[in-house]
Formats: sequence, C-alpha cells, structure tokens
Amino acid sequence: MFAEVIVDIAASEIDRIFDYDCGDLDVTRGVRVNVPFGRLVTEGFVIGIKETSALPKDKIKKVIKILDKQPIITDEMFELMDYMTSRLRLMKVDVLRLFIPAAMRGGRVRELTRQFAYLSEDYRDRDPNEFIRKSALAQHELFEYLLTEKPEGELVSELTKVTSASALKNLAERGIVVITDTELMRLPYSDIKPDKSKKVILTEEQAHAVNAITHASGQSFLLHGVTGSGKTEVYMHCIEETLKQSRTAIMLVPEISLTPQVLRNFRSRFGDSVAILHSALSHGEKFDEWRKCLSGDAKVVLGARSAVFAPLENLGIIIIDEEHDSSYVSDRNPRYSTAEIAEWRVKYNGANLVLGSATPSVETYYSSKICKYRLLELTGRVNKRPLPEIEVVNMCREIAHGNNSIFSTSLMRELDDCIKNGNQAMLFLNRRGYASFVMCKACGYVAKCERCDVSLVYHREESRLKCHYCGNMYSTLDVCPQCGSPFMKEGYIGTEKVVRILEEAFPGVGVLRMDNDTTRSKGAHAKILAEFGSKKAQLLVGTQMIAKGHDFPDVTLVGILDADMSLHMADYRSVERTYQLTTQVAGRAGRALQKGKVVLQTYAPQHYVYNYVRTGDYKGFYEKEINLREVTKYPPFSTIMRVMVSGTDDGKASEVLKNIYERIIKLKDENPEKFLYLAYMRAPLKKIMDEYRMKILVRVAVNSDDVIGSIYDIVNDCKVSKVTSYAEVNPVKLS
DNA sequence: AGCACGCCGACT
DNA sequence: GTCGGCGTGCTC
Repeated sequence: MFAEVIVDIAASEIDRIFDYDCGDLDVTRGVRVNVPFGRLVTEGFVIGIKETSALPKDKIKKVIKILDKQPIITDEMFELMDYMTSRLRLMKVDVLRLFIPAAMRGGRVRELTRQFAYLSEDYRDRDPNEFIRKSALAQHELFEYLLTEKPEGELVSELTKVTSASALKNLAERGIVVITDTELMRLPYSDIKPDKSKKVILTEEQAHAVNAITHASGQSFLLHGVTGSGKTEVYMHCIEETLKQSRTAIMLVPEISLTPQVLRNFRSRFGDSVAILHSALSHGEKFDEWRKCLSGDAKVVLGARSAVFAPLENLGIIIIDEEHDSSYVSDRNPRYSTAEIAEWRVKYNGANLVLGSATPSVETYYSSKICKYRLLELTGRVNKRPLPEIEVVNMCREIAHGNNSIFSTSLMRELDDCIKNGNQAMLFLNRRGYASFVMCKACGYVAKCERCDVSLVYHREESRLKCHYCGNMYSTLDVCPQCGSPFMKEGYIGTEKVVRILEEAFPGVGVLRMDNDTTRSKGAHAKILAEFGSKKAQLLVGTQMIAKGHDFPDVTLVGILDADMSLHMADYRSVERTYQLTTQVAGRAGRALQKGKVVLQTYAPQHYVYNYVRTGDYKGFYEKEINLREVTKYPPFSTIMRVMVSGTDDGKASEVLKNIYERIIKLKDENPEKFLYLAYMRAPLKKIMDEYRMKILVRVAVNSDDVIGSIYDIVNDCKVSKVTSYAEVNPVKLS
C-alpha cells in the first residue's frame, strides 16, 4: 500500500502529493506520519491511500512512523480543503494546518497521562488482615480508603497526599493495588459549575427568532438586534434546540469578546459538552478541547475565528456573533473569510447559519435584502431599557470658543456630574500612546521609524518613541536632531495622555487605561475589566477594545473623544466602520437601571453618519450607504481584489508588480465588461519593516469568479524569491 | 522550507 | 592558494 502525503513544509513548489510506501504499518487516510524527505525527516498529512504508485520503485521511500491513533482530519475537512485550495488558491498544507491546533505539529503537545490506582478485583472483597500485617497501619488505612471512599480508584498524586507513598508502593508491588497510566483531559475554566436554574423567559421577538431558526434546515439568517436586545439568549436557545436534535453547534465570537463572563455563561448553560477554543488557553488545554470535538465528547464549540474549523460531526448550526467584526477575516497567510467557510460547512451538513449583529455590515444586510439571508429583527431592548441619549458636540466650535483641549466643555461637565454621583464613565479614543508624533517647531522635522515609513509615537510611561508597525523603540528627543532646536511639539493626543489629563482634572479619582500597551501580558485584559467592574476606578480610557460587549451597570457616561478617526480613511468602508464603532461604544452607556448619556465629539458634526448614530437609525444609514455603493460600484455591487507586493529591494518588487499588472491588463482586454477599475500604486504605508510596499487594486463586476481565479493564478505565476506577493478579495483594510 | 552543489571575491 | 558568499535545483 502507498500513502499519499502532503509534507508539513510551507512552500508552493512542494505543496503536492508525495507517495510513500506504507510497509507493514497500518496507515489510514487522515493521520499524520513521519516520513523521510530529501535529507531530512518531516511530518506529513496522509490525504489518501492507494494500492499502486506510478512512480519507479527506487524513488519511493517508506513511512517511518504513524503519529495519530485515529484520523485527525475528517472527510468533511478534506472536502473543505479541496474547496479552499481551489477557490482561494491556498496551499494544501496551509489549509491542513488550520484544521489542527498549532501545537500539535512537531509533537509539541501530547495527551496528559497520570498514574491512577485502584484495588485489584482479586483483593477487593477479602479481609485485608489476611494479607496486610497488623502493624502496617498506613497500608490498612489506604486499603480502607480505596475500598470505601474511592471504589473507582484515584490518582496516585492525590493518594500520596492522604497516605505515605511507600504504603502505596508496597501494595502495588504485591498486586493488591493496580496502578495504570490513564489519559487525562485538561479542563480549562473547570471552576465554573453548570447552573441550569436560571430560566429566561423570551420576549415575543426573541421567541419568534428562535422559532424561525430552529424550524429551518439549510437556511441562513441575519439576526439584527439593537444593543441590549438579547441576541445571546436567542443563540443559547437555538443551540439548546440543536442539541436536542442530537446535532452539534459552533458559536463564534470576536476574539476580544471571549471574556470570562461569556465563558461562564456557556459553561453554566451547557456544562461539559462545551469545548472552548481560545488563544488564551495553554497549548495542552487547547489540544484537549479540540480532541473533545473530534471524539464527539463536545457538542458545542465556543471560539474565535479559527473555531469555524472545529472538527465536530453532524453540525446543526453555526452562529457568528458580531458578524461585522473585522477579526472574522483572516489578515495573513491563509486568507479566508469566516462567513464563507461557515457557509460551506453549513451547506455540507444541511445545517443553519446565523449571523448576528446590532450593526450588520452593509454587505450582509444587502444579502438579507436580496433574500440570500432571512432577516430576523429584535427591535426592543430587554426590560425596556431606553437607549442612551447621544449628544453630538462640534469640536470646531469648541476651538472657536478658545477651548483647544481634547475635552469639550459639555463632556467635562458630564464627567464632573458622573463622578460626583458615584457613577462610572468610559472614554473612547482609538489612538494609543501619548502623542501620535513629535515635530520640531523650528524646522518641521518629524521623528520617523528607520524601518517603516511612519512617524513615531511618543509613549510617556516608557519614555520612548515607538513605531506602531514594527515595534522598534527609540529614545526621546530633547532637541531636534536636524536643527538642534529644543522646541519640540507633540502631535495628536493618545490614550496615555488622556489618562494624565483626567488625573490632573479629577485628582483622587481612579483612572484605568485599556489599550494594546496595557493588555500585552496574559490576563491583563480581564484584570482591567475586573478592576473597573468592582468600581476600583471610576474612569476607563481605552481604544476600540473597550467597545465590545462588557456590561458595567454603573457606567452612565460614554465619551467618544474623536469620532472622526475612522471616518477619513481612504477606504470605502470608513463611514460604515464609523457607524459601527461609535454605535457600539455608545451602547456601553446605561446598561442597567440608570439612563445613559453619550457625548460624541467630532470635527464634522454635519456628516450624515452622526445623525444616524444619534437616532440609532441603522436602516436609514443602510439606505444611504447602499445607494452610495451602488452608484460608485463598490461592494456588494462589485468585488475588490487587491494584489500586494513587497520586498526589501524596491526595484525587484516594482518589477514583479509591473509583471502582474501587465498580465492583468491583458486579462482586462479579454474581459472588458468585467473590469470596473484597475490601477497600481504605492501602498499608503510605503515601507514597513524595511520592505517597500505597493499594490494593484482591481474592482470586478459581481459574478466574475473566473476573473478572480485568473488573478490569483497570475500572482502565483509571478512569484519570485525575496519578493512577497499575494492577492486577496475584499481586504479589511486598504493600508 | 532546507539542504547541497557550484562558481567568483578577500583572507590566515 | 582556500574559506565562504548566496544563486539554482531537488525533495516521493
């Protein structure tokens, strides 16, 4: 027998089947094996078994070792691999790597085995005095303990806590106690106990949504519910119903939303049948949770993006919460869109797909309009809590009135009230650090990164200048390195400076900061939230990571310091993103009994997006936006394709770009009606990590899959060493 | 990706 | 004279 193997080496030239002789090993499809490859030994995935090989005998080497007792890639996943490789032109090995926990490769993680002791059958019912000397008190005690307290046996490590190890050793040597190696599951969050007592009564809208979903099969839904309308409860009920039909469920949430709160909810609802796939788990834990899916012990998976590949059999439902979140589109190596994979798996299994959001992406909402998805709406908030009042403040007027601080007088007044009343406030600014750049007042010099084409950000606490793209640090400047002037000016304010200003304005009031810098270490994120939740601090300043679904009942005020940040990006989605981000942040105010207030500061108060944000009018926003997209022929009325080319050698990279561009031009000449736009340019970030970056932007008409495929092929064809190039469809960011 | 084979510059 | 630079070619 011969095994068809994909070796675990990521290079397009060797991403093909290599035949190996199975010898006397019982190799099956779906297991991993060790094989000799060239001069080295590598791991490989067995994707097929066959009787004969077309290759000459002397070329074929033997499989060295089988690494898995059971297949770890299921038939469904093999078919998904075929889909992904052909449609997205991905390498097989890259796709296969997505399907298993990273730490499994190279044997970096194994089953946890522990020694387990139990009374031998032969001795269990006998009088211990027959075979244990009277004086051996410890042995008697141990026998008694195992007989009465632990008839099923106990871990050796636990036993040695109650008795002496030598007594156990003695009994084991004589065969009275049997010690075996058993496999143990690492159980993350095992402290959380199931609690089924909480019975929630659904609102009429919720019940209707649950009913529609659970009575469907093979359908896709968009669940559009305003913040606080109880989408989670709908998900939970749908999952419960799916389990009752003895099918399985996957629920995806943005990575950042996998808070202990959410995990607790799930565990208490579904107990041990939940597997959690989360980057914060240890390698061992992740491996075990994943194995629980494969073995069928887990029926529900809760996880971030990559959990869409969880190896559950008989899927009944996939739920994607916060559907609009950009983290659902993978931004590196194997680039895939979670919703697309979910759609494929749902189709394969005859299952249902539910996309949920308070602020659906324009493309998804459009899909519901053209009946690709069925729209379900939750318009009322649970407990009839009112939406917070949103005040839009014109920051230009503030400046005209002599206030050039980052806080408007209105926000300052609200903050003051909020603090005096013992409430809490959240302040949102999507810019970390202290000052976004440092400029010389005399000559205009701006400190830039040596390796990237970006200005450096001043971080006061670390007293450093930081590059936010490569992480390089530089010492601060006392004088201008260009002209020697000591007068340096600080640019846009970041979160760090906001904290400092607040501490000065409200002495004695606790201020917390949550951004990329303060949440770098493991668990820091949860710690800050817990501190804020316990009211150790009244103010929380943060970047967009504070926007996601945490409920703090005492937050009555939300300040959006610079709402325009995402508005002026050169990106067709900038308005949409601004709507989503500001609506989400605003939704943090007034989650409980007290009415919330939101102060939204902008330099463009007349922009239509703020009107829709203020009134919470998603549909109005959508109508406006979809009309714009239609006349400008942006998605969903076209598909954007971006080809990125980068390399340390500017000339070499440019040449690759030119080659690709010329071939796309040719393609365009053959299919003129399918091309709406084609251009090449340097990327807005011209250089990152010493690599020059340039891109080709293409907009093709809908239903141009053939053209998209050809562009993928062109890019693959033009691959050259030392120049990285790739193509992607509807990229999340265009920088 | 690795690793080897193979042809041209500065060094004990 | 050689040590070593990385260009190109191969891996069942």
